Amino acid sequence: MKEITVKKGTVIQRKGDLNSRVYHVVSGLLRSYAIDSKGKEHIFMFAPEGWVIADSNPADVPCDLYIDALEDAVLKILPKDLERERNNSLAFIKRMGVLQKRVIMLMSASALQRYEHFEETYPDIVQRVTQKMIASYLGITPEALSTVRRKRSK
Amino acid sequence: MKEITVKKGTVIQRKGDLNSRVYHVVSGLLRSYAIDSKGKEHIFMFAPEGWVIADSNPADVPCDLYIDALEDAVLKILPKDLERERNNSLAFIKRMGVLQKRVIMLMSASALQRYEHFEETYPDIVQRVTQKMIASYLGITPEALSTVRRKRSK
DNA sequence: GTCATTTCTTAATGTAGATTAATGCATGCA
DNA sequence: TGCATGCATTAATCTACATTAAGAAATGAC
Repeated sequence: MKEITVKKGTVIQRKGDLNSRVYHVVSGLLRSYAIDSKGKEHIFMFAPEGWVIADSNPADVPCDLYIDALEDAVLKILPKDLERERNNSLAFIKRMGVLQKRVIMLMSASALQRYEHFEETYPDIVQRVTQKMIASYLGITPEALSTVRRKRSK
Repeated sequence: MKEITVKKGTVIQRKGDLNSRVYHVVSGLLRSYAIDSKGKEHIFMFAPEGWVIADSNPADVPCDLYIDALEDAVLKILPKDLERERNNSLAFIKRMGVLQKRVIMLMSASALQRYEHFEETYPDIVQRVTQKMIASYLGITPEALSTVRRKRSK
């Protein structure tokens, strides 16, 4: 199994890619994100140590997501057609659960509730990323997140 | 492999259940949905013929989703711990892709854009469910959907 | 067939969060 | 070390969608 090292800021997958892979994060921090028609970034998922990150489209469909490193990282790479290995790992099952909760939260919860759920889902990430990144993950602006945090701390 | 018939309206899985299963829809139409703290329903996913539907939490975590039949249906049941069978099916991979796009749309698209994406994702479902159901899937109220449709038809 | 219930639509009003703009702080780089 | 660029915060204004309310149409129960 291949293992690679990537520097902070390196983009390891782009929208439209077909040779997409599944990355197991050994150390460091990655994120996946989409860029909308107005050029705005929306963080889809964070992946710290022990998580897996990937575009979920079938192997013959171009990726929708970019993936890059928010910190220097060490990764194990799985080609995407190794579905068996990919799908049976505990990390993968965990990722599915996070994704499901994410949809539910986006549909039914306020910005404050989503922020608090984010803190539970990624307890060790909160201090490692900027407010801007967190806002992008929550689906709100940094300004709105700032307001949420101010109100909560009272 | 077990195969069962369910009548329209039957709830086959509830929030909190631990014996959750993966359902392959042979015929008919199912949906999964969450109920928030205010008692409001939010449709998570539809599953017409050929789709699979399930709660994505690990086997030892209680379900978040209800699943019921919107039409009389025939289902094949997989116990959830058969991860291999569950995860390698084409239907499962397709479902993952839909889920990913769903998060992206919820974060970056307007109600109109989400409605049009829904029509692409579920072309044959649009006529089979009520506006109320579609609104619930899109994360807006039926009133807002009505307005979106009126504006678009001009 | 008719009554009750739910669905769909329209319109008025309300609100969470977006946008814009301005200011003070970091951070990285020559 | 100084400068530039990006980040975080606050406040004023704007807007997409929620809420509420009411009536018309469709659906279902008996």
